[in-house]
Amino acid sequence: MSASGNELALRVTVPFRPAKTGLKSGPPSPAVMDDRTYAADAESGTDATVAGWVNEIRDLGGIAFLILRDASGKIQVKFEKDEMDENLVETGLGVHRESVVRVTGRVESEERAPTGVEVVPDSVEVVAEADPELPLDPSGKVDADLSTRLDNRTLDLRKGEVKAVFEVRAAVLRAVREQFRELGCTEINTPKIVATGTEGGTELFPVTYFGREAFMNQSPQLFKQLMVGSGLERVFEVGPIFRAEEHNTPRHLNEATSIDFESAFYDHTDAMDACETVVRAAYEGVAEHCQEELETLGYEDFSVPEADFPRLSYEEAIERVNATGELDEQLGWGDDLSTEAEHALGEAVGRHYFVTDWPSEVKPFYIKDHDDDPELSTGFDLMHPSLELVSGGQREHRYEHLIEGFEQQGLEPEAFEYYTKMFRYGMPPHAGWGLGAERLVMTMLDLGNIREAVIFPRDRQRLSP
RNA sequence: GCCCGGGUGGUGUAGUGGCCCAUCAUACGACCCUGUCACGGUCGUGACGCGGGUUCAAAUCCCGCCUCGGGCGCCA
Repeated sequence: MSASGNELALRVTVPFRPAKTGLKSGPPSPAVMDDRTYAADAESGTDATVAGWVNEIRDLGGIAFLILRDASGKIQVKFEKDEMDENLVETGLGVHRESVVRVTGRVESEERAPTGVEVVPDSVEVVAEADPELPLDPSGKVDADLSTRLDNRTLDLRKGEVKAVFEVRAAVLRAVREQFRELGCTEINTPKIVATGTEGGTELFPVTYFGREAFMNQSPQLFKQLMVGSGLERVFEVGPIFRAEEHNTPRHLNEATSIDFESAFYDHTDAMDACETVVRAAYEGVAEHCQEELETLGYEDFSVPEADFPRLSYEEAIERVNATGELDEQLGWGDDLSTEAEHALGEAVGRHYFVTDWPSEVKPFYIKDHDDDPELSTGFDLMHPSLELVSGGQREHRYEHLIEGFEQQGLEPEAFEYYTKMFRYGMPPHAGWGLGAERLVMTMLDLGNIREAVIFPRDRQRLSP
């Protein structure tokens, strides 16, 4: 569409799609519904136009109710058959569930109505008819498998308790952003199409970039580190990460959202402080802004985790796991914490906790070792009792040590020259971490499957919708 | 990637060799009902993932494929 004049002409000459049964008082309505009132805002004693989805029709014989649902809630429309226009009744009660309708009428106070008010319609217009056979039931009377729900996510999100998850997710991201701003961070966006991986090339999705080999980024790690040496010093990013691992679990995604933080002149303990602050801020934001959603989700006692998350060294963590006696075999120094070990430890600690001072050999090259013990790294993880949420640490900022680290892990420093080069021009000591947004939401709301925290999840099998 | 368990009307399920031309709920269609709020009532339509095999007989047992979920590994 080129000239705005043409668009305007089109708008006035193309009539609004007429309702199926044609009943409508007055001229065709404009496509833009300026005069619309949300269900929750309908005040008794006023004339209003409400528009939304037909949640349900309850026909009791002489009287019938159409429950209309929009983003704000539900409102009841009353049809008294003997006292109303026959066509009006036929249109209003002949519509299928989940059709989009627009109802204009008088809003009246009525004690017997679910919300205390109901609409007595003057006109009903079917804006978009829904097929009578729905692939799932948005009114929630019958359950649907997660797979069915994800195939029909639009309808799934008409359910209050599903919608609530994503309102909570949005509140988490909002709170996190605000907290980062409090911490003096600048929000950045790093490339998602990259030439090399973060730690190697095995678990990346390859893409073709104008005939060259490229990959979807696995983490903003190296790019955010470069920014601590820039004029920005302290940065954060909320963005997608892509992992080509063929894992098949309720806690992994092939496309996830990473909340990343990195700051110049921070050591790993400063980074853990920031991490705890941000995670708690997310809970606070949800507690503050999502009372209704939490109620919908059945949380009566949602609480912000207490401050001062315990910090267990790797060595202490192993000792505590072994002390639980839950594992068949005792863990030894250098062993990774298995899922079983994480669960045993989570149960023993009973709250969020950090695991610090990991053996250097299990952490990637960019994590700095302790100055007084090269066998120990400054890497840390933040654990929810049931799941790992965060991985972080102080970074190796010394050029020679960094190059050495590459070689020790069998990586070719040349492929990462864009990164290593900048360490020759004044890279301050720095630290940071990455937090899985979906895992945060999942653990916060105790969701059984991480896919429930993503609108359109990407997993081993699922590529659409 | 390895291991385990599933796939039955639109949706969610019962049914482990004959009792099944398949149960129940919900949805859908028809009818009844003037205050429902998971409205109620009567009647009706509608399904065994695909292919092969075993058997007198298969939703049920076996094989292959497709597909879904869970456990593990790895990680956020």
